Amino acid sequence: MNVQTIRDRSKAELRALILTTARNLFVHEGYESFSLRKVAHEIGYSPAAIYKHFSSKHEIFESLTEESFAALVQASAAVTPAAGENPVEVLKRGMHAYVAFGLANPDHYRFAFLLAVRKPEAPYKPRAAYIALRDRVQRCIDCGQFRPGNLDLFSQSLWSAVHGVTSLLVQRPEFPWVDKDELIERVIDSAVQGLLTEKSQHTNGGQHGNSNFQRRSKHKGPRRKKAA
Amino acid sequence: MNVQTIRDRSKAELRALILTTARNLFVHEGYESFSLRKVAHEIGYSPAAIYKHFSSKHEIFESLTEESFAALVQASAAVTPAAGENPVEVLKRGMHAYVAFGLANPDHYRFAFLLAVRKPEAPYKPRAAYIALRDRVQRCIDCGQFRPGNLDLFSQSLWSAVHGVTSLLVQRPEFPWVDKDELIERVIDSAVQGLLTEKSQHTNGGQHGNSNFQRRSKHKGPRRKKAA
Amino acid sequence: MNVQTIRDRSKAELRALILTTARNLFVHEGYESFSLRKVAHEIGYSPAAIYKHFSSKHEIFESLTEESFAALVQASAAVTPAAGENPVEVLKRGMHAYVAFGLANPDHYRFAFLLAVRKPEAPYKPRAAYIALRDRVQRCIDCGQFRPGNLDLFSQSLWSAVHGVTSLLVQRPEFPWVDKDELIERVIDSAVQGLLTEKSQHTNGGQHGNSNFQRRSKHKGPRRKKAA
Amino acid sequence: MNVQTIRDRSKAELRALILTTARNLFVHEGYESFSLRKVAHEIGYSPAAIYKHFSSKHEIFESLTEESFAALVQASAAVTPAAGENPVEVLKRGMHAYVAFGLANPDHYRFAFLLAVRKPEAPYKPRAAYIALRDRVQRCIDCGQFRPGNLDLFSQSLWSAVHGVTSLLVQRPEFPWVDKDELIERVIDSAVQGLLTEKSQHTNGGQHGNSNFQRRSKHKGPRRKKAA
DNA sequence: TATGAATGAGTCTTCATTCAT
DNA sequence: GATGAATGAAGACTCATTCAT
Repeated sequence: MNVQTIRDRSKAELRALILTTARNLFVHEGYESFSLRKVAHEIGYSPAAIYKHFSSKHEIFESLTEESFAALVQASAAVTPAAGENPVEVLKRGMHAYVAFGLANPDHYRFAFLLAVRKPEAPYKPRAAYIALRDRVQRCIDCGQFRPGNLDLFSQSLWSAVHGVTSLLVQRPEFPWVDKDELIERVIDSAVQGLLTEKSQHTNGGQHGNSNFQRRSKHKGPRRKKAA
Repeated sequence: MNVQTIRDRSKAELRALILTTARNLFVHEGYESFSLRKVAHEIGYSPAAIYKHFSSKHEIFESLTEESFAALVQASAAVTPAAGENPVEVLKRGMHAYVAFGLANPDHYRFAFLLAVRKPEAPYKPRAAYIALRDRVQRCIDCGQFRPGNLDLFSQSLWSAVHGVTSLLVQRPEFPWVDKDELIERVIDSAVQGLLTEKSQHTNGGQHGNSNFQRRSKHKGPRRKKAA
Repeated sequence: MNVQTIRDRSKAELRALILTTARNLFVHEGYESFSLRKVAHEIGYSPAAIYKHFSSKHEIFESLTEESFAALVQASAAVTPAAGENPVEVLKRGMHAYVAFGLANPDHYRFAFLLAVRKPEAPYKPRAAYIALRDRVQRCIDCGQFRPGNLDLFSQSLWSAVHGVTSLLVQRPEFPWVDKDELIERVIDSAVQGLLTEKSQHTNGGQHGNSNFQRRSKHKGPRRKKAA
Repeated sequence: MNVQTIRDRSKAELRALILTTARNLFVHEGYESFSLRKVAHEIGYSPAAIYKHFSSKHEIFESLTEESFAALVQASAAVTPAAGENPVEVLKRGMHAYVAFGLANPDHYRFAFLLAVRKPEAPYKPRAAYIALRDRVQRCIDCGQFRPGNLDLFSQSLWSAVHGVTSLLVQRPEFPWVDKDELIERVIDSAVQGLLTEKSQHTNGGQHGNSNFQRRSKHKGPRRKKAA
């Protein structure tokens, strides 16, 4: 925006600036407003200057998608189990982190899952985001709290749940949602509980009230505030 | 495409043809390919001809969105309970119908939920699609199979589940999904089961195997074929 | 405007309606707004209907110009000398009538003199409007009140005067003009007085105050009101 | 026209070329022919090239009008009184300069006074052209050669006269005019003479033959040639 | 008589991209 | 490393006009 102050950057900084500006235009002014000229104008460079950093408009778009996936994956992976922590708890924490990231970075989420135009020949990217989840599901099966069953079936059902609530909240902010944290918790609890052995349901199940996670959320406000 | 054969249609047919062609272009070639000129060329008319039927590009887009919502709502509402049918079963059938519609009409689903450019001032449309679901949830609470609780919280958690699995499957067809029907069933079962009273879990619970719905789906192939 | 009431006219009436509407659009919404489609829409007919009455857009334009010239000529010619009236007075009355017509019918005046795109091959039209003036000048020379001299030189100088004040007032209504009637009178008096013999100046001269015309205008308001 | 020769100009030259070409099209082929595409084609550039110099069609139009007014004002103001010159003579010379400019630059005159689409909100431009005239009239009143009277009434009556003859000659070149210089002189003399005191009429009056201006014009041909 | 459907040409304008400087 | 100039292609949209009905 402030043209003069923006100049004099290192190459990498300019590249990042282009991406940020492009993302903003894309997300806040719609698909049609995403033009190289506008990006260039916004950052105070000539349109031609952009070609020093990206070879085409398409490449910018791809970089944006990639960046968004990377951010999502990183947020998901950032959840690390405490020593001796219940694997089901770890899993749930990861799922919450996933949703929280989507809500906190709706632009990233949109790019990663909603905007991307699928070109069949394009390499499949979302897998990395899915892998972290799958690993945690594996541990839940290994320790006997999840019923034995198809690992991918379980993982994908959980992914469906978190993606569903995230994308609805991101994509339809004007809908009269109930309290977002309650909703997210309900969705995750149901999805996870459905995979537990009968026995585990009494120690981890959502509505039965004795999961650490649920208890925590009842007593601590901060997270709710953040996500709202 | 076959220009000469396509001509000679009634006004209504041409209008429908325009919409269909536009939807195709929009969904399969991306936002940028949705131009009046391309639509016109595709159907063998001059660009100006389109203005006999729609007053602007925007109007076409709106018609498409509206049409898609209408179709989705209708598909959802089409599930009618058999005499004496278990409300939970009815609910699940509705959820399956929702997902099935999305998979069978991915373009409609994309228009209704994924593409839509949100204009804050636009009237909120998806609500109708949500209402049918909510009514059925109400009945499940009324008959005592669902725990008592926030009606909208329950409904929205179920909507999240079906939307999640639908949109992932629609939006990421190239991902190595497990069997789609199993996945859908798993997602729906978990989401519903999480709302049941403890007692009901033994008669309606997904993995415990005695729900009518599950049995049906195990024995009858057609639906699976349709959704695949 | 009121489509239904406008229909059901005779052919001549419709033709006139087209012209009136076209003139209005032309003058009040600018050159660019003069399109057959808008005219058609305005009068509640289809664009094609206009071709039953005019063979082209150009023909409408020509008809408008012709009509305007005819009206101007008629207004000019309508001034008839009273028995024994001073020819100079008649001349002045004619000049006033000319200006008054222009101010009362600015659209006509614009069409007749300002808008018309000159096509060299077009027959010259304004001459008729000039002839009436010229005849009256001839009489002023004949009776000895005008100096002897080039009839056309005199006539054209008078025409210049009335055209000048008319077109400025019509074309620049927002300019801070002095009282319009005073201005018109000043212009006409000067132009006429410049052609009088020295002797006549004392009986007809504007500022010397004894012309019938000036006296009339001092005592009667209506004309001023009309022209203002 | 000669595409290759026209290229290789400086930015300012190209801008001027665009304006000139646009003015020509506008004036000689009518309002409708004034399109960016035609201008571009005429000068051998692509339509898009014009947007380097003007941001819209409207801006070109405004530049043209402004340029024309500026030229007219400048031509008018260029008349400077010789030491001790009779103010009435100065005034008349100014009026002649005004008309001469109009005849020598009919396109400018058309733009300044005939074409201009009046937008009520637009700032009023012609005033500057009027001010020079008004100042000179003031001097004629001050030195007692003009009767005392309304300064603006006098000035506007003179403006009407020069505008009248200029616009008729410019707008109707095909009319069988008498000798243009004689006509112009007749118009100006009459208009000025009408404002003189009785006494001054014998030294400044047009037809009485002893004004410097008139004498000059009788003996010197060049100006006549130029204006014809 | 009037019109609905259609079109081809043309409107302004924006864009991604190139290339000499 | 950046840009100014330029362009070809395409965008949405309007228009005058035709013609079968």
